[in-house]
Amino acid sequence: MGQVRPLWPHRRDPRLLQGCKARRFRRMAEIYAQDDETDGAYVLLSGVVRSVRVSPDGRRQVGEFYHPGDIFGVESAPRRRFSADALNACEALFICRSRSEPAVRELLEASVAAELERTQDHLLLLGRRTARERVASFLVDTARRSGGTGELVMGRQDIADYLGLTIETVSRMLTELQADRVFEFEGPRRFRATDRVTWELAAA
Amino acid sequence: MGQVRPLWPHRRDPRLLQGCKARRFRRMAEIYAQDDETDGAYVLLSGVVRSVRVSPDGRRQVGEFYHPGDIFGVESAPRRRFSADALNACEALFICRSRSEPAVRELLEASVAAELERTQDHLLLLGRRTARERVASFLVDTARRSGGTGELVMGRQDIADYLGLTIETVSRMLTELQADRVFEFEGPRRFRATDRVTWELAAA
DNA sequence: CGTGTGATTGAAGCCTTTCAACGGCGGTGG
DNA sequence: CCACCGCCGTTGAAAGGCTTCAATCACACG
Repeated sequence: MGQVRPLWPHRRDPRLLQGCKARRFRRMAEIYAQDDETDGAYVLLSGVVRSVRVSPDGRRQVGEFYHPGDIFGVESAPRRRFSADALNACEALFICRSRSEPAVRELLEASVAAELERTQDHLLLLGRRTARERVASFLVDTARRSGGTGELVMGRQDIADYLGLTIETVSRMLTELQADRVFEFEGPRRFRATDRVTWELAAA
Repeated sequence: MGQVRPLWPHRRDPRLLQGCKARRFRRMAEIYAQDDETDGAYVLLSGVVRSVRVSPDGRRQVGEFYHPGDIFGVESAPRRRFSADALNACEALFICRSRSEPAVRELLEASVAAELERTQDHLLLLGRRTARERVASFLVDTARRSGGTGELVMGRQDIADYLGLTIETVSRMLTELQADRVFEFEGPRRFRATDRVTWELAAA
């Protein structure tokens, strides 16, 4: 599920994002809030960012977890539909909305397309997969996108709100997958996939 | 949930899509298949189109139902991630992928952004709402997007695969909403919302 | 060493699914 | 014209999976 992360265009051509200011955020800092004015997008250089949406009645949905190299905050609406927070210390390049160089616009367009594809994949996950499958593919996806560090920067509640489950179910599935030796854990936030993961996600 | 349909740019400026060929499809005709080469997008003029994705293990997810005025089939990947079928007799303008006029590209970009927003809304629906809420907001959304005709062109299975439910649950929720006078039905495919729908979707 | 937060575990309940049967309607063919 | 058949939708009963409510555990921090 999901596809390989696009190459980092700003790494291949450093001139591309010249003039973009690097911003630094502390752990738990809010990068922008829901309903804020959409002022631009970010290229995440380090750290992990989570985007969140809360519906009027309080139901919470985590939109995505962003890892270094990802672009987040590209929105066409004038106001933010999601908020974004730094899960740990983060550094990100800010791309002002007004920038109109063709190369920059292409970069942003590509990232919207990538976000759409990820979201569509997520749709299938939420609509048609069991709790166990959701948690398993979340772990695999996280391992891949985080560069294989195997660290869960986000808490159980965030995972639950990302997968459309409760915190308890996430916890249960984690211990179950661990008991079945699909993943191995060192403490609640460090994991490694075993070779059984292939079987586990055969259907995906 | 969802936002107002964007105005029809091609209606406001007929020259914009000059040279686009109109294509006609019969009821149940396949417009394109999953994994087909992505050759372009469509502006739906009449009829209703459904996009579908089937995972390797056979689980089915309806991506969206498109109504007249909607643009569908905009994908940046070289191959189609969803298939598209005409639910009834349809007419659509084909926008070839190679067209590069700024106005056309802007139109397509805007439609990707709109699709992303719809998909994100759908995510919250699938992740955090009950069966009853899903069916209710589906009906409201369909009424709005279909121009208030109140006709369900799609069958129960399609609705179920769109909402991440089973066909039986959809049916049960429909009769329940009908019993509670939130919607009134004339036959299984024609409905009208009553004033109680406001209460029903107060949380959304 | 107490406290507080995050994670896990247990038990009960509820919502959705599953499996099965029935009903309505339209098309087809005798 | 009507009987038959197949599809679609509805309904029922039982099972199951996830949630809810509650208690316990682990660990970092003051």
